[in-house]
Amino acid sequence: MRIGQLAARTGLTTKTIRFYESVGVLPAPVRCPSGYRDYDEGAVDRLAFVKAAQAAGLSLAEIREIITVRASSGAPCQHVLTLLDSHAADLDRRIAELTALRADVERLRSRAGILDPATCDPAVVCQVIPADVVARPVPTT
Amino acid sequence: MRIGQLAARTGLTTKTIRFYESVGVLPAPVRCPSGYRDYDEGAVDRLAFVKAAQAAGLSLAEIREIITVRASSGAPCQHVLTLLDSHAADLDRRIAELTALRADVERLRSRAGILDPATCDPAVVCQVIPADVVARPVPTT
DNA sequence: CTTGACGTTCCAGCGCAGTGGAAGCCCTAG
DNA sequence: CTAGGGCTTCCACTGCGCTGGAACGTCAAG
Repeated sequence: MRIGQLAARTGLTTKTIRFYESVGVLPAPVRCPSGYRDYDEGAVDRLAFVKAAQAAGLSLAEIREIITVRASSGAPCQHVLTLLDSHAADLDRRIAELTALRADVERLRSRAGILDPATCDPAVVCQVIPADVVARPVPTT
Repeated sequence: MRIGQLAARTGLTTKTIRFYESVGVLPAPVRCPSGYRDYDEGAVDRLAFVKAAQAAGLSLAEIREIITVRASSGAPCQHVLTLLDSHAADLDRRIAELTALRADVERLRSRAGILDPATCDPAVVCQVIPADVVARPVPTT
């Protein structure tokens, strides 16, 4: 199967497929005499895995890691579990950050109702955002 | 005051201060005969505003916007409120995405306990991450 | 024979908020 | 006089996951 068909079957673009090969999450296929890439069914499975792993929040680098482990030392289950755990912890942290930020924004929003535009000093740009906002580290967006 | 002292007083680096000037969130100060930047107290207030606005989740582009509005048409309160509202909505969306993702990861994690490593087929790389994971759009990290 | 759809390579850029480094000036103390 | 610390400019690079385009090769249909 050529790259266009693989793209059609997986819902990816040919660009993305070549990119995946370049970053090592899709093995380089054999080539036709013309130089065209010639994929087998395994490529479809592989790309399905990549998509699933992405949907689980893994980066391409982590996915490549998993694939490498699989290729060199068998089932990467333990490695994958560790990754999932650290991602869960990551998500918890980010959810907490964003929730706190959400509360801050809400506080500013509701405080804004009390403010008198006349008291707004150009030097501070806008009193809706007071300089004494807690110096919360800018969250890992 | 020279840039180093401004940096010391605001907790930023001189690099960052010059960068802020280049993206338009800090006005270019007058220069000493030597060519050195010479800041007044207003710069401290301005940087405090930038930090506060960042802590509220605004991007430098949005902060520049606010500053421009302030300079050209007076108090930007309404604009700022609109921004805060859209950010709050944004945060809600992202929190929901991450929470859903967190649940997915948890589901994979707990399902993994039931799996028998022996049934793990190299073609699918790792059965802990099944291809039928909901094709959730990769969240706006 | 030509057209058009496909394929190939490589290089560049997006957005975001800086950071790093090189090459050179300014100023003061020793 | 020289060393140093601070300042100037400019350009490149980081991470991440692609995406766009140029310039070219390949193949089947008309």
